[in-house]
Amino acid sequence: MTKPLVTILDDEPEIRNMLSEALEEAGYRTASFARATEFEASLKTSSPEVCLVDLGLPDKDGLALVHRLALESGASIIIISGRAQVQDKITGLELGADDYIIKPFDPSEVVARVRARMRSVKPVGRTSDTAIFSGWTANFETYLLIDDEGAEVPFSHAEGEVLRLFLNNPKRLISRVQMQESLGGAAGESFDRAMDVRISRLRTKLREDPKNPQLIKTIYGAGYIFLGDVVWS
Amino acid sequence: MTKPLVTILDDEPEIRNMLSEALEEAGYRTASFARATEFEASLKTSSPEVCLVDLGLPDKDGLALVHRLALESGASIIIISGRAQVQDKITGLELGADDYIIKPFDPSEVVARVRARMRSVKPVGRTSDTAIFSGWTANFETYLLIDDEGAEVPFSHAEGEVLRLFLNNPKRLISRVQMQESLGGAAGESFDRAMDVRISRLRTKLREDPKNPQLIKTIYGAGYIFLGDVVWS
DNA sequence: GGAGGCTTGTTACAATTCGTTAGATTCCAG
DNA sequence: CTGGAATCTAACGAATTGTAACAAGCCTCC
Repeated sequence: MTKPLVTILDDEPEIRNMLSEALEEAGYRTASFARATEFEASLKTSSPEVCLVDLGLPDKDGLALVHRLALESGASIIIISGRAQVQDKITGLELGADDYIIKPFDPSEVVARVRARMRSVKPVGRTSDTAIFSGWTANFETYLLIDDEGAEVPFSHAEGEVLRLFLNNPKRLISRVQMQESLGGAAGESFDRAMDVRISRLRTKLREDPKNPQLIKTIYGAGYIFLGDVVWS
Repeated sequence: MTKPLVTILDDEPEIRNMLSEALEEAGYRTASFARATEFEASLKTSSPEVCLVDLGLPDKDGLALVHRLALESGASIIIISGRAQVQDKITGLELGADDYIIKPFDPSEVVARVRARMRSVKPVGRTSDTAIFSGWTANFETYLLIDDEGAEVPFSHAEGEVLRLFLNNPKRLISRVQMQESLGGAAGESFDRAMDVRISRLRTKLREDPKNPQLIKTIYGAGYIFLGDVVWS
């Protein structure tokens, strides 16, 4: 089995070294980047399980990067930051980070937290733009679904969020709670029917038979499960 | 929709109050416990999304509890502890906790970290997906029963639970109590007729002759037994 | 500005699931 | 056989989910 990959994004060389050393010691593959642009380029070709991201980057807003990563990739995100204010932590976590570690840190704690993320991590997850599944090709750049005969069906941003969540977590039960939290929204509000409607609309576009959906199954009282073999490319 | 449930296990009343208040404000349901035994009892009847566990408990070893929780429940576990040593954190995370927060803490950070846990999709126990028995193929991914002529009969989640229990324990007596326990319901209530109904519905789908069931036999006064040679694949 | 189109949340009601109830049926001891 | 307990299942209803229809917000193009 190939070792799981952890990417490190930090502009300080010592920190990159310290982290990659500790993580490789612990049995992970690592890839380090000093700049956000290089890091983002790497996501086109590799899909890390966990990303360690320093917020104080020279060339880009770290929080925006975190947000995009959280929505589009299946990777777990751990923020590493010198800012220890509660509000900073909350903002980071709210934007989709899975954990927030304050500098200075002990490398072994980072390893332990990375390992904790690995346990619940989504196995696939790419930041790439197209996914192929069950006779469909979804393109998240053009927001088009293309069937096996080449017919194009456009989908909206909201539908895309749901679709991407499914495509990043195929054949897994996704509870409504997780879905709402992942797609940004407070818990337990009357908002909840919006979720159903999004799914209903997505089902229509995927030409699901309402009585007998093949791709998006409802598990009464539990959530949804996306069947279909997904290949990102 | 039912709000997601967060349980709080801490022996200090002020902390319980502070946390439950903040979490309910954020739209979650909470249940608080001062003792591990009460907490464990509650798990029989409810399944929280996230558990906040204080390690310094009077009546039980917190770390052992965390470990058991991590293995046996599907909940995410966040340790709350006064011990700030790196080694303590590592031990806690290694035993299966998903996060580790040090006292004193800001309630809103706890809320943010709870929300982060809600988002992550926990992998389910990867039991296999299809079983073949007595002319039927049960597919737990698609929730379909397929007979030897290829005809499809969908089954529901509740029916699937019963069916899976039978298929995992063929040719073995399963008492009513065992069945309820493993299907999560509280035992011994007058509610137990639900079990019968589930089985009745399952029998209908398996086209059992009510007078003379071949697959699901009732043992009067004892329970049920599933006959049939099961092959999982 | 405003008309028209698109997106998306909200509402209302329909459909489905599944526990509960209640009577019918079956089982077995006496 | 008979009575009482255990089990079966039709039918009802509460909770959950599906979706059509409406409305609000935001574009773009005149």
